[in-house]
Amino acid sequence: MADLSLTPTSYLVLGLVQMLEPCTSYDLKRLVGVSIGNFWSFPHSQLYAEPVRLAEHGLLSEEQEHHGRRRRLYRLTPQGDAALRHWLTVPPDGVGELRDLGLLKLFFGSLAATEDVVTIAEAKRDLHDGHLRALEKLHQEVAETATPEQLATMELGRRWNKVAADFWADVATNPPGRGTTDPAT
Amino acid sequence: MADLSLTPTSYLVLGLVQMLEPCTSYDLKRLVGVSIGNFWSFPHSQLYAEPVRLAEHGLLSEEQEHHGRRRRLYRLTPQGDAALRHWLTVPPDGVGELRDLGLLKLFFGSLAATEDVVTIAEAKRDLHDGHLRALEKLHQEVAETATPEQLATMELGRRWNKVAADFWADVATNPPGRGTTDPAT
DNA sequence: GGGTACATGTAATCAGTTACATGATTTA
DNA sequence: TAAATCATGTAACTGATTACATGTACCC
Repeated sequence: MADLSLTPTSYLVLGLVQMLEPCTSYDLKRLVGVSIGNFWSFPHSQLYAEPVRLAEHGLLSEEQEHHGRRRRLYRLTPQGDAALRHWLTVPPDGVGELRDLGLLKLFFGSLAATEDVVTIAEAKRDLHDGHLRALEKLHQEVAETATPEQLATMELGRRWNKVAADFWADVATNPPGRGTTDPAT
Repeated sequence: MADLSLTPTSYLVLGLVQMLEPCTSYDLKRLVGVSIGNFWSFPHSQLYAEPVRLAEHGLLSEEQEHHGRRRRLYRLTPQGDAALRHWLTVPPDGVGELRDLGLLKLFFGSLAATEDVVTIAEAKRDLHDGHLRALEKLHQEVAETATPEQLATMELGRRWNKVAADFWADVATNPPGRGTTDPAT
């Protein structure tokens, strides 16, 4: 166990390799696209760079073609497997942040015109709605092949996008602080 | 308008300065702590570094003490104000990602022992519960002083933490794929 | 008057992104 | 065989984090 600091990305790669091994970076990319990418995305270049790092530290084994595309084939080493399994036993110590640009804009919304706030809210509502549908479609497609844990993560994604879509719909029809909350009084 | 690429952090700083001006980096830090920090956090060093960058490009004005702590006092320039207001009119083009470590671990949960999944779920449930309470307390404290838009962002934070807490509670009592879903059949 | 907590900043490092570049395969 | 698309990689840059370092005020 070398003293290499593993980032979340590292474990993500270790986990994906475990699911697919032996596999290439492109295999990882495809799997990310239909699974983790829905709640944790990053450019493909990292899926090429990170395995190299992990292999240098003995957590993955690397086998490179000598001809043609010279692509690299990865497998978990026993050390990599151990690191992954150990990581899975440690409870996380914080809650993930929303880091949502729309939310940031809403926070400063008192500076903006009402129509701009409404436009933003409508855009966000539609985006979350779209994601919601995409997730539901995906859920059906992989219901047979995915693990129950993977289906569970999709379920949280579903609930979150539902909550967000509803929230932004609220904001769009009833912008905060614009005095249209109760026309009666 | 110089051709400087502004990151979300840049706008965040511009917005905060707008709320507090004139202000020091430490003022920003305190405000972040009780507001945006709840859904978009970063180390204090950025709140010292970013205003310097913005001042170099003419979006903030900087006034440094010559004695004592030599601290810097920032204000929005007309350009900074314009940049902020323009940004607020552009709808965001994506949904923020969850990027939650717990969710990542759950995704790979089929590799872990049931008890580890349960431990993680319980930890997450408690963390989100704690956040939920903290947000509710904060909401009461600032209900009079915050803008309606700011209160709205807290409301989304509330709903999200509620959904997440419920989800993880589900997982804890009923780990996916462990066959305890319906004891009857 | 020494310790502890608050306040302010900078230097060094690095993960992650952007951009570039080219190889292979299909299709028209 | 040209064009488009899929696949594979690397180089360069930089925002963000980590770590360090010190100044000021308050408290016992």
